[in-house]
Amino acid sequence: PVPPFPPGAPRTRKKRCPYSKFQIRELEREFFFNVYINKEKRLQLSRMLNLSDRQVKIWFQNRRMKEKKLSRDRLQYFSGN
Amino acid sequence: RYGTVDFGGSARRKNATRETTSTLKTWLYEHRKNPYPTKGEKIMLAIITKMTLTQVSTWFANARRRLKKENKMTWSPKNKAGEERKEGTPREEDEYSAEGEGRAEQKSYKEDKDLRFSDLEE
DNA sequence: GTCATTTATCATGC
DNA sequence: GCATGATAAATGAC
Repeated sequence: PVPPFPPGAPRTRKKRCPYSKFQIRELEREFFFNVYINKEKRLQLSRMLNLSDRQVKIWFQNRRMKEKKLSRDRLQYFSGN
Repeated sequence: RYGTVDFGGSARRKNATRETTSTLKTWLYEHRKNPYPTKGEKIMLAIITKMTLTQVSTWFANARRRLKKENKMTWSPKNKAGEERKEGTPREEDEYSAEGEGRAEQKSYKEDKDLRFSDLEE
């Protein structure tokens, strides 16, 4: 996560910055086609949205977890399980 | 307009009842040395408090962050079960300080007053 | 890869 | 007006 030169290895955790509507829309669009994104499209998408490859990769991971949670919530919405 | 983060289904959030917070706070206090409930423990707490597993996890995450932020609670980072700390950690007499044998008077959270099953939203 | 977790925001209740 | 629950980025274990 430390971009260029880590002098002493002060790995500063990247500050969380919410993505813009445009970025979200493009990411969601690609997510609709593939829940899993290729490396090519990932690079391509990251350049288009001014995000790092890692950010796009992590976004898809979190997005899949979100989808799973939505499914669970919908299931337990009725039966008391 | 600011696109609300994501209101697709969550919608209105409801505050937990005093019983719920009391139960969770008690568990958190009794396990202040390792305030990370296992999945099984979370399920148990979820059943007791009539919450979902996600809600219990969220509650603990928020509680830990909040207490840590206010220096109200300290625990060993990454303390798996079975690890006993014996090093001379500086005695910080915080309200929730996790001293090993420090027998603090158990301040029972007795906020039992209302007992209503208003968990079913809608 | 999943998944629990942390961190900062967001949104709502009161 | 803050306290509090829920969500969105980001990390790390495995």
